[in-house]
Amino acid sequence: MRPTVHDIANEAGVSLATVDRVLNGRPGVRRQTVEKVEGAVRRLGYVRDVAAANLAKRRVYPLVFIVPAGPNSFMRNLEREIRAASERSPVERTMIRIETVPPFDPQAIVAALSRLDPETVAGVAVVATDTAEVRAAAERFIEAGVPLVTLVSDLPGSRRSHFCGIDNRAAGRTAAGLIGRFAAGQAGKVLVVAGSLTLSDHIDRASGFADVLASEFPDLEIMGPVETNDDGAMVRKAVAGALEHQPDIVAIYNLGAGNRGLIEALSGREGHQPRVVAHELTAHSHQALKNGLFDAIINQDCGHEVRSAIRVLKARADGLDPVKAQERIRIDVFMKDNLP
Amino acid sequence: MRPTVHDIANEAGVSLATVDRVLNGRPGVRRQTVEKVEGAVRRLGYVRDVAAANLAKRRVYPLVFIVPAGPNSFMRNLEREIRAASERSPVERTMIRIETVPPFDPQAIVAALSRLDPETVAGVAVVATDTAEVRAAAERFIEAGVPLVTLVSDLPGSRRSHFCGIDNRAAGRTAAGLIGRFAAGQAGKVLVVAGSLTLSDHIDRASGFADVLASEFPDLEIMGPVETNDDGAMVRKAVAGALEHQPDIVAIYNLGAGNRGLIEALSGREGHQPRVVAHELTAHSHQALKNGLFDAIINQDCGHEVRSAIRVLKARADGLDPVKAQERIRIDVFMKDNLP
DNA sequence: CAATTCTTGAGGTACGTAAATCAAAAACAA
DNA sequence: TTGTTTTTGATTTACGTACCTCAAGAATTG
Repeated sequence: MRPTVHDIANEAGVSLATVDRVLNGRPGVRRQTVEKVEGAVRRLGYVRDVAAANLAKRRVYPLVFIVPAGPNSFMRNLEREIRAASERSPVERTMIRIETVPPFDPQAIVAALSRLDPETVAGVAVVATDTAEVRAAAERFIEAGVPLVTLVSDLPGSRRSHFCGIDNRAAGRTAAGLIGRFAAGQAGKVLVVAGSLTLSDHIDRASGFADVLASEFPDLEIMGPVETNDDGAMVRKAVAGALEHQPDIVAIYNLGAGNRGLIEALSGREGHQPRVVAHELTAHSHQALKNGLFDAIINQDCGHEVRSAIRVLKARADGLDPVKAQERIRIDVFMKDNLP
Repeated sequence: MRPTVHDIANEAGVSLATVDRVLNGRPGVRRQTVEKVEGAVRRLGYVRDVAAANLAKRRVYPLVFIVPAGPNSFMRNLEREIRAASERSPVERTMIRIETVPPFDPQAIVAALSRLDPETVAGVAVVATDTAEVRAAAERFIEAGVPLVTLVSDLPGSRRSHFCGIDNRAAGRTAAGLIGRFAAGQAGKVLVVAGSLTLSDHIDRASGFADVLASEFPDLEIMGPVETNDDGAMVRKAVAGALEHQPDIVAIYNLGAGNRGLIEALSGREGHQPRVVAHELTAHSHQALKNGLFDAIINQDCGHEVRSAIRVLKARADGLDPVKAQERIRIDVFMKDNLP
């Protein structure tokens, strides 16, 4: 049987009330006594029964998710997953609020964070734009002891509790490994299309991609990355223009959103098509994989990311460490052959 | 606030004791009254607070994992993950027992299952060999209301609660997609090496692979599958022999274990190497990826599988449905570029 | 009708923890 | 020393559920 607070009281030779004071950081206990209790905790290997504690505390976890608005399919899917997760709220004792903010606007994220009172929030998850102001706004929560996780896109310089997303350098490297092997000895250019280089996920993908291409596939040369703000129309224009003027483009890597534009630019064409690797499995990219326009899609399961964020925030709010291995989000590779 | 048993009693106009009798299926309640209570439950959307219930019941979940013994790295890793999970037992109220059985021996699985008393077990996870006897032995638990999940390899015909593993047809199809694209227009043979065709995972991989190769890459012809019982020495012999006598082997797909033998067979060779796709990231396959002997590894994260099995078994033991999307195990594709 | 069985209610205790009160004891200062 | 403050103990209630007992009421049987 695992030890209880009563066992701790016995072992330490103090009363239950004192154990409670120590365990919950309440004042009025001599340093000496604190150490007696902590010793007993260590000796018996006591771990607080979180379920019982939550029951007694009538604990709920008010969580806030900050996600970009706009037509981006991936983000809308993310929002859907957050709503789905919040439907399990009664069971999980969470109370989830979603704040949508204009995309690509660091100020909007800062404003949203500023509106939140760290006192009334148990945890924050934010799809971050990587700027100094955003990092500072995030830091305020961390200072106040409120766990904050980044979702999908990280804040590399900050002390956020956790990053709930894929390893984007590895994703970029994977894309390069695939394109390099698919191109199989051909020489030529690879067009790289990005959303915004203020997003750490896009930066990481681009740099991982460039690394592997340079070191392993020297016959392939990178064009770009072209910045499109994840806007379909801009993607279409950039790709169509490049394909027209550069006949030696053998492959395209779209590491941002706006796959719709990419599909449009490709679908009207005649002759040999470039190999295409893109990100995020949505209705459009699914279709493009199926009809052979895309060769592979690198995907992150945003349902997993959302659930992971919730688990991490809850654990951190209880002062526990999350199970690290469990919270690593995997990079999915989809081809026409293994579509779900 | 979510409703409690007290609210149900009020709403239904009965006493707490009666609500308790209905909710826990105790006898001595008129059908009419049962319906009143069930109506109230539905109207108020009552969900039992599992944490509080477990506290009151002093519930623990005695779980049994049945895994094959032997030198197979993947299985040893699986066992390690089960042990790691059982270290969190005090928090999760689980009590995990591991039964190792001789590999490729359906009788041994049947015997292990027979030794278990459904009365004293809250759930069973088994790495199954797909035979009628094993299915029958599993059925005994399902009949007794004890949840049983299959781990890594499924029992397709059975009524197991859940399969904690990857979609192996999709894995086989992915392998074919990769090999087909890597071979890029070459014609020739693809050697397929399997462990045992009594394992449903191997069957599924082989058939998924064959499907895609036939439909999308007609220039590639399958040799095999060769059955090796996941024995490294046999794999080595089979591969070395094939490579010697069939000069037009352009690729190898090892869908079973025994990568060590495959590496041995490949590493001494001169000249152009075949493209290689194998399964499971272990120390050996990691190394082989790194030095270019393997092109890609399809992996399943057995830590995820174990944790998923535990979640599903616990949920089912409480009469709850697991979160489906959460329990889908993903197919990882590793190349030299995105090794963890 | 009474005797019997079935059904329901009322109330209590327990699980492990949180949080509070009040009194007693100990430590400290003047 | 006395008075004051700090520290500790003892005890209680609560969280939501499970499970138990005992008694009373309702329905059924002969």
